[in-house]
Amino acid sequence: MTHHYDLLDRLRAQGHRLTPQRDMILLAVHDAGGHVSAEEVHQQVLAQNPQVDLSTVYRTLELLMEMGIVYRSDMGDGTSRYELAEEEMHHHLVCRRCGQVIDLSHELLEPLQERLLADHGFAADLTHVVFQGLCKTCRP
Amino acid sequence: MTHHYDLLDRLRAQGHRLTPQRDMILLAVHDAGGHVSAEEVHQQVLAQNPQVDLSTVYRTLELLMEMGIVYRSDMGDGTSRYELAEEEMHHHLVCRRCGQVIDLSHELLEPLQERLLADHGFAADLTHVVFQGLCKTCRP
DNA sequence: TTTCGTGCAAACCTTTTGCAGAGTG
DNA sequence: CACTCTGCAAAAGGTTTGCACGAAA
Repeated sequence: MTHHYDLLDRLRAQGHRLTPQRDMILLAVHDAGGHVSAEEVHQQVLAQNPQVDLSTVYRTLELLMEMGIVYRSDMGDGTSRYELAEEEMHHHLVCRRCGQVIDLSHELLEPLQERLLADHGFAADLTHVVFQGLCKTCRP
Repeated sequence: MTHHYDLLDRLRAQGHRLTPQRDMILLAVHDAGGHVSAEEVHQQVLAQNPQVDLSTVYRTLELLMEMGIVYRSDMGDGTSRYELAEEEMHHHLVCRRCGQVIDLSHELLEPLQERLLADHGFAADLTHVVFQGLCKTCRP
């Protein structure tokens, strides 16, 4: 697993400044280990420095997205979720009733990806796919 | 194709009142044929009756969702889209470069749907799936 | 007549933006 | 020192809610 220091180096390498806020925000996303909201990242950061503003979190997450360091996925609950791009590619099943999020290995989508390519010549971006539905316990 | 009158009957059958607003809103969703925003429904309704409020549109769409008459899907652009639940399933491949839209048969998604159910007990709503990617001609 | 539904206005929630001052390179 | 980044406050969407009036059954 990559340390977040290495990622911070990529910031500097691309001419961006390395600030304590960016350090804390990236570390928070790193430690969270998947699908965190901007608000959750903010709470995590506030524990260290109560001055950091939510807008800084948003601006930093956007920068990290542009650099390909984090992904954003929409879970359909009105808030965006962020996670490190370097983590193993996986997808999400979101229960529309209880909101539970189930991680899905990429392996299950590979046959589909191949058929889209074979049948339609279409290279689908199956990076972080989200499927809505009903989980085992919420299903009638 | 079901007429929206039949759907209005279901409203009454479940003890809800049949108002002109609900009639117009359901008809607007019916005629739109998929992927309409609340705002678009509202505009459509305003053409007939300029008094109808956006909140009425939201409240009605929520009611129709609870009754299973419409689906809501989050297209990731910050607005929810609504469509009649009864419409035929049609999936789309959208090229992120040229914008071309390729129709996708549901058949291709069925194996995936079955595996999600078998492996995770998850009943995915694969009603109107949209995959982003690169089409044959835009692919390097 | 009794309830439910509507219009209006305001609140809410997440995300974005303008700006002046602080901090990085 | 020059320029970026930050905190603050306010704005900007989309969506929800409280309330009193109006309409459906």
